[in-house]
Amino acid sequence: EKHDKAHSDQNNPTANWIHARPTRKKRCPYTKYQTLELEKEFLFNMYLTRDRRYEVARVLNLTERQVKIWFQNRRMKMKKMNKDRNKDMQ
Amino acid sequence: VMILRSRFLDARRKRRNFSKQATEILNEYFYSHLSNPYPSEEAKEELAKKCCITVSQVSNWFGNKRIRYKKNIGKFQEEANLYAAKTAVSATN
DNA sequence: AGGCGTCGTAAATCATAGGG
DNA sequence: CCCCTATGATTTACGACGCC
Repeated sequence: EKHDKAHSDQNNPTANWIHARPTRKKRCPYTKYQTLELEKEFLFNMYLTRDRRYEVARVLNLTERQVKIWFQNRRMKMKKMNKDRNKDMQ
Repeated sequence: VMILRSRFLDARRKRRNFSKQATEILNEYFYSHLSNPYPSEEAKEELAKKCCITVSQVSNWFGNKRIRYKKNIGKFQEEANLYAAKTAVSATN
């Protein structure tokens, strides 16, 4: 997010807000089974213990990092859903 | 109760395209900030209000616009010129 | 230092709206 | 109707930064 430093070349339309993180893992959609199991685990508790994370990753054939990030994203999703709901209902 | 609950759970996929005026406002902002098309939270709130959409929808719109513009600048050239001309005209008024 | 937290985003993908 | 593409929303994966 802290892209474009001093830059300049402001009149150049081909702007430089183009980050292209060189070595990023391509997004890989999870299977229905993986998502369902992750959701069940999230229902059980929104925050993982280290042991739980290891176990979930092993069973679903994901890395611990993927599971950690999935939970982080899931918490953000929940927060957004709550916000939208409160805003919509008066 | 369940009806109300389900209304919010699946209402999202029932999207509607934004109004012509809303798209106009968003494009005006995008092309007049082309060197850094990242509206602040405050700017997003103002755009949301003017467009009658949520802040999340404004964020989605800019996310989609930035990536799609970047992926094919040529395709948006005509649109870019149109809004550049429009802001130039309003600047002279 | 190191690990996990949130926040904002990129990029890919999904689902459908809408126009020929 | 039936495609087909444009468009809005959602899903993975990080970088930046925070706190303990």
